[in-house]
Amino acid sequence: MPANTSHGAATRQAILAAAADAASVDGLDGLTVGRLAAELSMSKSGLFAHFGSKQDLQLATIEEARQRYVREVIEPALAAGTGIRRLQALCESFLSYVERGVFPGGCFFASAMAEFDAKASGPVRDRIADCQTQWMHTLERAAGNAQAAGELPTSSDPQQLAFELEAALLSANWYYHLYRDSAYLQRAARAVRDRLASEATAAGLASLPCE
Amino acid sequence: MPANTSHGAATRQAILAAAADAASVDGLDGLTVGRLAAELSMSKSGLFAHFGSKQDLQLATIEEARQRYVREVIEPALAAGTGIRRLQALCESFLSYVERGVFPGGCFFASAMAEFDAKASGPVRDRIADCQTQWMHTLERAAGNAQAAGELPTSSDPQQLAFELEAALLSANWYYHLYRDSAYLQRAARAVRDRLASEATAAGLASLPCE
DNA sequence: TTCAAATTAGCACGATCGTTCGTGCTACGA
DNA sequence: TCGTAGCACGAACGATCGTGCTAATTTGAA
Repeated sequence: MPANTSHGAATRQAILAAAADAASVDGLDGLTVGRLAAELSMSKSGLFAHFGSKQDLQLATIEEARQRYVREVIEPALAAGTGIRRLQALCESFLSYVERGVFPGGCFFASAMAEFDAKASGPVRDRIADCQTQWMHTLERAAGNAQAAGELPTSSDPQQLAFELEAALLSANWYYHLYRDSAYLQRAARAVRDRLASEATAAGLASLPCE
Repeated sequence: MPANTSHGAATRQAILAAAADAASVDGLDGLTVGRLAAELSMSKSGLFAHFGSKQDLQLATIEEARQRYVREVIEPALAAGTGIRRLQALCESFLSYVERGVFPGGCFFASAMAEFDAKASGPVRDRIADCQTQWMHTLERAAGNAQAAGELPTSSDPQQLAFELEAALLSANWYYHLYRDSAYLQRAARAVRDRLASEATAAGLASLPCE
């Protein structure tokens, strides 16, 4: 088999990579089979044959994006420490992922959540909500562990803390792309640092990487 | 003129009201002339005649949404006080506007910003960015005035504070609609209160409406 | 009551949407 | 060598997209 000829699975993977990139810009509904095929220099029908329907393509695209997110955001942060350090690492990892342009249109799941949050329920919307829940739980678990380790006071509310951190991250994503200005990423980083520093116990402050 | 017969301007207004509602759910690109006409029981061409192009319809829809936003969010808050009270009133007014369902798909401008932030520049994207800038400046001005009044310390950064408050508001909008759970509106309200209380001077604390 | 202007409907267009179908190519097992 | 399976292609389907034209209707003023 010639080196430049990809067998089916590799083609499918190439399609999904391009689909995830495109969907981060134009949305999952903005994805069209025709444009995607043109971008990949293949026929509409040839591309479509890999998926039974557009909805299947959307679901497969979400799965591809999820794996990219785990690889680029979560795994590096989990390796960076535990407790409050991990919590901060998760936030910084997210901001780095936005800045690196892992998806050209900004965080895939931020875009997808905004696109589907008001729409009627369906397989695609449900899957997006699942992914968002998983990420939120990752933050909440890190906050809970930091609390159990005494780095956050018992009076802390891990869910509330996770919500506020995530809020800064999401907004950084929006404004960074809307104004094409990385100052908003730094604003979010500062918000995260200040928020963690103000909530941490003395033990937590000692664990926090100083700048 | 019969009461149920609207002359041109009223028809146009009815179209724009429906368009703004629809766009908050399906996005400004998801808006289609055909569906909008069907919803209003009029012909595609009859509706289309009010606007020279779809882009003009989108721009007019944005203007309609902007006026609704000013009426429902900004004006009530401006009437509620000055300084740090106004800053808090703006935040609470926004959360109330989301909860009241002023737009059925959540904040129109949040949806529009998410939809267009990664797209290529154009009249529609530019107009959305303008509106977002105006709102952000409203928050920043309120924070600056509170600082000038001694309710916030001179060490405060009004832009940073506005960014963090807006982040909580935006995220509340997303999660409220994604999970259909008003708990997220309360989380944001709490984040706003805590953030203002922790930053305010003694004079500011005295001005803050206690719960 | 009549007329001109404004407003809406009807119809058609080219393009593109998601989707289906039949065909040819290429590689591998018998 | 032949047959078979997997993969991609081109053509075409009906539906809907945005957008023009023209005809019919409605409206406000003379």
